[in-house]
Amino acid sequence: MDGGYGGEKSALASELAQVLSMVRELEARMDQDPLPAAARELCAELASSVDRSICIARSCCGDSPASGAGSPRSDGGNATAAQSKRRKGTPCVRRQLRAASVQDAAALDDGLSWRKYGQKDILGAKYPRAYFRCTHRHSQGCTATKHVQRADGDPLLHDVVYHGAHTCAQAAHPSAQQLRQELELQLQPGHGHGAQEDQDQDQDQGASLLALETEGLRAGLLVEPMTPYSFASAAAAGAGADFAGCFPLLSPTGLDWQLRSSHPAGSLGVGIGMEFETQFEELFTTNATEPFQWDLYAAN
DNA sequence: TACATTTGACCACA
DNA sequence: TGTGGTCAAATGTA
Repeated sequence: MDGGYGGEKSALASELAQVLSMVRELEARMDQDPLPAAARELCAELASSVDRSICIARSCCGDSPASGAGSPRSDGGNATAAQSKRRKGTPCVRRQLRAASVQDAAALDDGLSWRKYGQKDILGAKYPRAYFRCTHRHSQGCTATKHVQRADGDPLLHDVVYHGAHTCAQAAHPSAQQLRQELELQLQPGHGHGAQEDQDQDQDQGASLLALETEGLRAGLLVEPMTPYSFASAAAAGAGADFAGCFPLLSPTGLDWQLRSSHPAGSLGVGIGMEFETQFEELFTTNATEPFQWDLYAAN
């Protein structure tokens, strides 16, 4: 586990320093520019940088998705097979939600009305995946669906994948609106890593999103277009010289999250995509000897 | 009675 | 051909 990582650690430190710099810039922009566009753009860069950091750290620490505390599951290494089954042309947004308790697991409600239409045992996953669609699918032709699956390692952690945006009356709901905005943002050409390798195909927007995800899988780490969590406030981001040590993440679903880190040189927290959250959790919380310690937890 | 959930079967994709 | 996603009949519940 230890030793021989000088080069990678240096690269990791460099990447994380860049993250730090971006967060500081983000804070400055949030103070000056009321429009979220600039901040959003920076968030994408931030996610990209974090992604690279994770890749470096993983190669450094000897990544073994199925080893350790976690069992083979639909994320991590086995995610490639699972994710590749997604239907083409259907954009998706991923989230991970943690219930405060097992009893509250059923209350992972995003405020929208869903109807369960199926459940499936997923290869390598301990828990089945539940399939939901909008209650108003037939009455209003709303095609929004979501899949919910419990994480093997943490029964409180639920991986939620939203497909499509609500077009029904409840689309006016804040959660639905946010989801819609995220989908639209992700579907913008050039968003994320700019991978447009499948341009010769029927280049609809959903397909381009799929291309982004495929590229991430190829890199050995699921890199989905960032789910734009937002900082609770510029001040709360605490990205100045005195790191507060945690960032509140405002989930569009209404659940508040914080990603905390601790390090002798200071602490920081970042808003990262859902898959990144898992990566962080697995990577940093399972390597107690590493100088960084990360904790992702629900703030409410 | 209306609506939601369960579950086996079928379909699409890689 | 195996697996994930969806359908639809059966069943449960308020």
